[in-house]
Amino acid sequence: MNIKRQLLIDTALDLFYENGINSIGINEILKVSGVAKKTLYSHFESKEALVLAALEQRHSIFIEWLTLKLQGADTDEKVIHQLFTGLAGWFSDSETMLGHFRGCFFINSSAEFSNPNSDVSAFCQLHKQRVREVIAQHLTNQDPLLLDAISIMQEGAITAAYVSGDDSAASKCIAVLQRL
Amino acid sequence: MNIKRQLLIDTALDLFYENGINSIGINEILKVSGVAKKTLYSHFESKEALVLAALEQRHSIFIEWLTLKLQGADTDEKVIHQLFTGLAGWFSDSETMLGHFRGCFFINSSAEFSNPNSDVSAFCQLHKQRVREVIAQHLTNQDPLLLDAISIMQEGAITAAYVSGDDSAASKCIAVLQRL
DNA sequence: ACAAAAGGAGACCAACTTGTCTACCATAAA
DNA sequence: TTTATGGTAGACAAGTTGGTCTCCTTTTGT
Repeated sequence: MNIKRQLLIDTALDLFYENGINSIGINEILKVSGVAKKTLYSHFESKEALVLAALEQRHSIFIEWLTLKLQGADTDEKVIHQLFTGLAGWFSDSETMLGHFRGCFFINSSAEFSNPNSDVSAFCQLHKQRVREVIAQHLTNQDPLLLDAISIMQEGAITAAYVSGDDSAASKCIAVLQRL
Repeated sequence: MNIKRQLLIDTALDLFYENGINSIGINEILKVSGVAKKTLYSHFESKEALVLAALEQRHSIFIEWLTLKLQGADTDEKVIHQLFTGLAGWFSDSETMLGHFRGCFFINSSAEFSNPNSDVSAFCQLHKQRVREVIAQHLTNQDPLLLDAISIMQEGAITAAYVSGDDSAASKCIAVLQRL
């Protein structure tokens, strides 16, 4: 992987996630990364291509993080506990792999890109599907209801933590899911 | 309420919700509404003021809609059923009060405005709190866990419906909540 | 050493952004 | 009729946007 290309993606991801894709222009990315505009366009054909690269990188990081969090979870109780404890850590900025919590980059990006047929929307949807699959792999109970519950509550917890500033969204989910 | 002011808010809300606040400039709002720029700035001191007015209007509509949906719900089972059936209708564009489903305007706006201290973020948080309170008013079970579960799942269902395109997010929530 | 590739600084471009202001028109009230 | 209020079309301004391009330097490969 080319060093300049990687630097651009890293910078773009940081800035896009922290501020919003439409709130950061490419000139800001150039300024922060120290890369020339010509170099940017030699690596990416457009801003959107850079956005997609940033989304892909974030996706990889998130799936890696999630996989680590669910490692060794051999009962459904452990899956739930490890997953939501991990999320709680993310919400409080203590998961260094994920950095400062600013909601979910994929939810945020879907909000900013209204066309459901766009590559961005499609990628965000794919990401959510993959997350669901990773969780499913660790569940022993084959009842789809449990996976649905976990999946939906995970999304709800992210929004509660970000929009409502709810510090205990994740632990509430644990309490609820233990009731099932 | 002044006719032109209302027209501007209506137009802004439609366009902002459908496309994103940062994707619609005031010139587009003027074009669609047929109002002059000077008139816009005589009623609103800035674009952000117009944004806040649009958020407030959406909030009023949503609370009114939710109140209607929960009318007559005198058991917790009914609350759950009526709430999530209403949401399902929204997700499939059949709730005319709410219009075309494009996720949650408040989640979307929070995504676009990254500063947690902004008036926009504060209003979105307030909205979520009010929604929670309306739901709470109808619940007879005083266990906070039920309210938490409903509240978080409602948020999760919105994201699942919008980002993941999950047509049955709302009915999944009903199934899960009936297990509690 | 030479050539090709990669990269830099930054000018240039057309379009767009938010907000201010001019000159004028229409309507309502006194 | 006159005055006050509300509104219109659109010019103006400074700045930003994403993208193209020129001239030059640095790095890499042969």
